[in-house]
Amino acid sequence: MGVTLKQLAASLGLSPTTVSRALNGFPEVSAATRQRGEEAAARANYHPNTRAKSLATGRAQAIAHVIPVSTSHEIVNPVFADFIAGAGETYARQGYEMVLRIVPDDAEAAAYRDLVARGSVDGVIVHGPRTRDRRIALLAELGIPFLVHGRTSDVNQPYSWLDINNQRSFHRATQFLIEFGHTRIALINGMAEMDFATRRRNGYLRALEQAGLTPDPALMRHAEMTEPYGYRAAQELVQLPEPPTAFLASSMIVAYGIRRGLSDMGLKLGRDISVITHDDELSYLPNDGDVPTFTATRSSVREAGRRAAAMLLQLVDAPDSGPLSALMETALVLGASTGPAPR
Amino acid sequence: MGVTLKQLAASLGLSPTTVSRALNGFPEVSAATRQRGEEAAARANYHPNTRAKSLATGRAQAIAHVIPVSTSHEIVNPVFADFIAGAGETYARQGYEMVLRIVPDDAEAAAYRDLVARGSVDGVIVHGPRTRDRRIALLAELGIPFLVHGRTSDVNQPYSWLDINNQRSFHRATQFLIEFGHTRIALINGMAEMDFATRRRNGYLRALEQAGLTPDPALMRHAEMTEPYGYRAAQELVQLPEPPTAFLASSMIVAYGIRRGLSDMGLKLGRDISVITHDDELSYLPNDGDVPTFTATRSSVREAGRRAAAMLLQLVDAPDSGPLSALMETALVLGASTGPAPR
DNA sequence: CGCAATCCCCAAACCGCTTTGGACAATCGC
DNA sequence: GCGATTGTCCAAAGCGGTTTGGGGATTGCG
Repeated sequence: MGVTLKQLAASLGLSPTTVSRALNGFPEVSAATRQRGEEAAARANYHPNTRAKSLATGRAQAIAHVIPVSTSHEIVNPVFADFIAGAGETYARQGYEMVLRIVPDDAEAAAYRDLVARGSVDGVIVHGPRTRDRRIALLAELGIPFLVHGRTSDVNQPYSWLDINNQRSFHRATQFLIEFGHTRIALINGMAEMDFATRRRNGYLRALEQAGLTPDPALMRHAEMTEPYGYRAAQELVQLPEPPTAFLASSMIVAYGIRRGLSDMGLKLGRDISVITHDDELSYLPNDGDVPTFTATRSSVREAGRRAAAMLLQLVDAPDSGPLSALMETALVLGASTGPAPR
Repeated sequence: MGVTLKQLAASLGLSPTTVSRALNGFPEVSAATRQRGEEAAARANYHPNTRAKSLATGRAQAIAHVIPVSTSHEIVNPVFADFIAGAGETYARQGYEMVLRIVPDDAEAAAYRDLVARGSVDGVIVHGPRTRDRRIALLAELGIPFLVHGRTSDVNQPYSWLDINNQRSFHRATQFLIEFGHTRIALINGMAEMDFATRRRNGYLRALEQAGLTPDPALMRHAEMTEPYGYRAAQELVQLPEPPTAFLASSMIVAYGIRRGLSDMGLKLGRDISVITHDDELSYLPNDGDVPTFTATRSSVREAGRRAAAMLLQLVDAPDSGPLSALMETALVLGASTGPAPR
């Protein structure tokens, strides 16, 4: 256990009040006393007990990240790791703690209520929003500052969020493929109930429509984003009577699967068939270099984590600074996986 | 903010003492009062304030996971996500909170000292141990219960850990390849300073030695486990004058890279060249099915998380239950990526 | 019926910090 | 020179729980 304020004060012949003020930069202590206090604190490796401090101040100095795990799929989305690393940087800088809750989706409401009732955190970040997500209404009702990583579509009340421009990204990517002469473009998307998947599909559909192309339901898939999912999708679609000449993938992992599926069929990316993927810039799946392997809609999810955390902390400091939102644009980076449609 | 104990007690016309006891199962309250208390608590959604409770009891009811991020590489190991999901299950069941710290490796010592001095947690889980890891000595000195996910090699004091049998896994995998006639086997390992990498290499070397084969330094690589790393390693090694006929990969991500590198060279896995990888059973990189794509040394890192958390909690409850350790064996599962050495 | 034991319950102290409301000197203004 | 500021410091009251040390009302027993 560490030194307590009382002990530290006693060792200096001062009252806890004075030492507390000295360390917290209040004006009513003399410069000499302040310095003495600071030196003693450093020497004793004194750090105020978090729980006592936050009990006294009413602020937990902690933010919760609630990560839903679908009870049916049990898949932990790998982008969380990088997002959280980004958020962690911000918290560290501002003296906040990060608490993590992994909750099965049938226990989410209870988890939020519990978190708020216990007062364990000052704010929460909501991960993996669905198209219709009841968590926003719940959190608003509970009256705790929160920020959504992503958005949801059917909520009428305002809320704070940070998202990438999914619709525009996929709209541009689709347009790009169309300009290359592709007319049959497959969309290998995330689970249908996820909000990002909906927006991406909308962007894709709109680009097709604007080009006068009719979308083919057989070319659109929704599922959890695993490597084998991409593999199977590629293999099956390529064997259609009228196969696609290009693929749009919702994540690098899926893109890997697609590439494997295609190359197993003897198709070469960028020549026989084109692939564009969304790239979250996960640190262990880099897609850079002079010519990235994949043409991609790129946006750093780690940077998103940093910014989301900063926004939430501002919200915690000043809840009336109102709903905050940030829409990050993605870059469409050209890689080796796209080319003109073969004829 | 939630209801306080005082308010709840007042609403029942009882003292806080009595209600506290009723809810915590102490014997000195009548059955009727206890029930009244419990019902009222449920109705009011009362949850004791975490900070107040732990201040009073001296227990934080929280565990920290400290995740080192190398300042030079900035890579967040993706296995953390699944490990943490497993640990989270255990914590949820036992009423513990999980706090996460992402720390640059030059700030680790400070992070641990801070954590302990503030008394924010009852125990910590150490991730990513290196071959020589000073953190073990530091934590022992700080006197906080801790458990290492993995092991370290140069520490003489006992400590608690949970690890997979890396050495035996790679020993068996290498043996298996040798029995298939492979004599030139490449090892595409993780970073040299990581303890798991050392152990895997040892297993590999011993198997070679036992078979009377001399290891070739040109066939052994160490680096951060990314996909492009596997890709480059495969491409370069295959072009050696005496190329390997088999690869041992330290993770699925690396194995994906290797496969891509090989198939770009026109080599087919399992026929022209063999690959065995370690498989952590990450949820989004499944390697199962009737015939898994990769022959692999398999062990669920999620299950490891569950068990590690349970062990640490036991250590927290009874610090004298002594250093605990668990060595999980891996399964060598046969997939489609291995076959007899071509001649 | 009287006294002790048993049941239930409560007041108050405490965990380690912050913060309010002074107290006491030294300094200032006139 | 004297009252009013100003500058420093401290005692005490919380924050929301748990826990110690009783205390009053029942019950049990002789």
